[in-house]
Amino acid sequence: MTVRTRFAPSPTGFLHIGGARTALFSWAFAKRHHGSFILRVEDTDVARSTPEAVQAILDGMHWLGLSYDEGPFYQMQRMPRYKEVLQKMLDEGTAYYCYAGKEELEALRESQMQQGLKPRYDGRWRPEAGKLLPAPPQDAAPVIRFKNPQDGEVVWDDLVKGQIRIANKELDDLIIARADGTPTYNFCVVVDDNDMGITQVIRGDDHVNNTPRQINLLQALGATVPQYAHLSMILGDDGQKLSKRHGAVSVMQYDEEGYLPEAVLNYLARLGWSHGDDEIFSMKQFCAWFDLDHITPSAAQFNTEKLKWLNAHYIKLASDERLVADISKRLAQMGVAVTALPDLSGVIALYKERVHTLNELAESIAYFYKKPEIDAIAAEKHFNQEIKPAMERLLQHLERVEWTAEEIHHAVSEVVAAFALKFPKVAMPLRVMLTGTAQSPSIDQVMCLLGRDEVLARIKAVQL
RNA sequence: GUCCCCAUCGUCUAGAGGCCUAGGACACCUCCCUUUCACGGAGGCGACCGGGGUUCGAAUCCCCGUGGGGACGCCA
Repeated sequence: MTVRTRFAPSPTGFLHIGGARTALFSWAFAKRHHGSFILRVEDTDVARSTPEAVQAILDGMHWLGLSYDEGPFYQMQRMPRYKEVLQKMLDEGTAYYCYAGKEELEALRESQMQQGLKPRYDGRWRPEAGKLLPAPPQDAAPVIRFKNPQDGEVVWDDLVKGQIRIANKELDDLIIARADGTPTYNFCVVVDDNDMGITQVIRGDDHVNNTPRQINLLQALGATVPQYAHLSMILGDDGQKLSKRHGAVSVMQYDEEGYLPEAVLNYLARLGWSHGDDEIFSMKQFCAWFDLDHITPSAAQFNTEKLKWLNAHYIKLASDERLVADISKRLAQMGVAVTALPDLSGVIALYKERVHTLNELAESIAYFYKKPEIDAIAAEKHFNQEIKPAMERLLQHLERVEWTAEEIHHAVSEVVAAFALKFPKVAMPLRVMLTGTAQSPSIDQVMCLLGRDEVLARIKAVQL
């Protein structure tokens, strides 16, 4: 059977890291088995769903390169189909009208909680052979409930967690259509998964409790039950649960912060899944290797340090053209205008092996296009009267030396030798004058890229 | 409260009864490279939640604790 997986977000916010991993795993599983990956937008909560959120999710998936073979399908556009199935269930007696109002149910829940019971619908409107139902109230619009089996248990072999069994006694007759007639989540999922021929449902851990209800629903419809794989959640860097008010960020924020999508993807792939000792791999390799057997059932804590390490790796691998395009944008956002010279490509090549994020890269090369502010501490440490003669001599050399890193290096060396100094004694103040800080790549290469005029100007601008 | 799930270095993980004196990666520490800072290279520190079983043998299987998480909506 052809594998068909789906990612089914509800558009009530951005695509966060947990959702992205769920999507990634579903996507990779489909790829691995040459199947189809379907995107379905679960927007039946009209009050909370927004078109902006739909767009944010689409943007996030696009940035990560998680393309879908079918969809996006929108549940709100499938109403006629849901109504049809609802009617069928009513006709077949697997669903029934319930007139219990919200306040009535609220009171029921409360009393059950007080008795230490699990709050459940007590089946007061559930039709049963020989049972006398109350007369339906005139003015109240009923909800539709699913007639859940009362005995036995639901068992499934979760592809991640192993066999899970839940007694039907623990379940109640869930509402599948609201008083206004709109269907609810569990019902829509079941109809859609069935209609779309989903073979493996790969989703978050928080749906484990919905699974037995969905299996019962599926069976009531005479549908095939798919396989389920429940992924554990991702915790924040601090080990705390990610939530809107704590730590949850859009995947697009990683873009803003200077992470490459392949780094985020590689990191996410390795979070909760493993392939022996492999740490760094492409999506192509991932898709060839991915399986559900090597997913950890326990929750994983996010580790930004490791993401940075991967990001540094992928920055080193990135082509200069790609980095030039990206870094130009970031510099522009910082208000730094990139000029033809110094050559941005050369500057990036000099720095790309030293940084962990693209923002760090942009920030560390800004001084090539904008006079740096001299770091006071560095200046105090390296600027002094005794190097003045050496600097003056160096200036003379630099006026006429052939402008290559090698020749510049010779010039500095000559001055160092002439004044019987150690190399850093000259190189350090030079570095501070030119870059503003005491850390930079090889100073002769920096000078070479900066250009003779700018180098001379920056040295002359400093009062020792 | 009830039900469900989870448990190996600080973190991500390898581990399917003997290959485990528990392996790799990030981080951290030391050294090397060096023109500063990085990068890179070589080392080091560091874990099987506790208790009972089963077995010749358990990180691996079972039970009980403990701890963590999730779910109990006319949300998804």
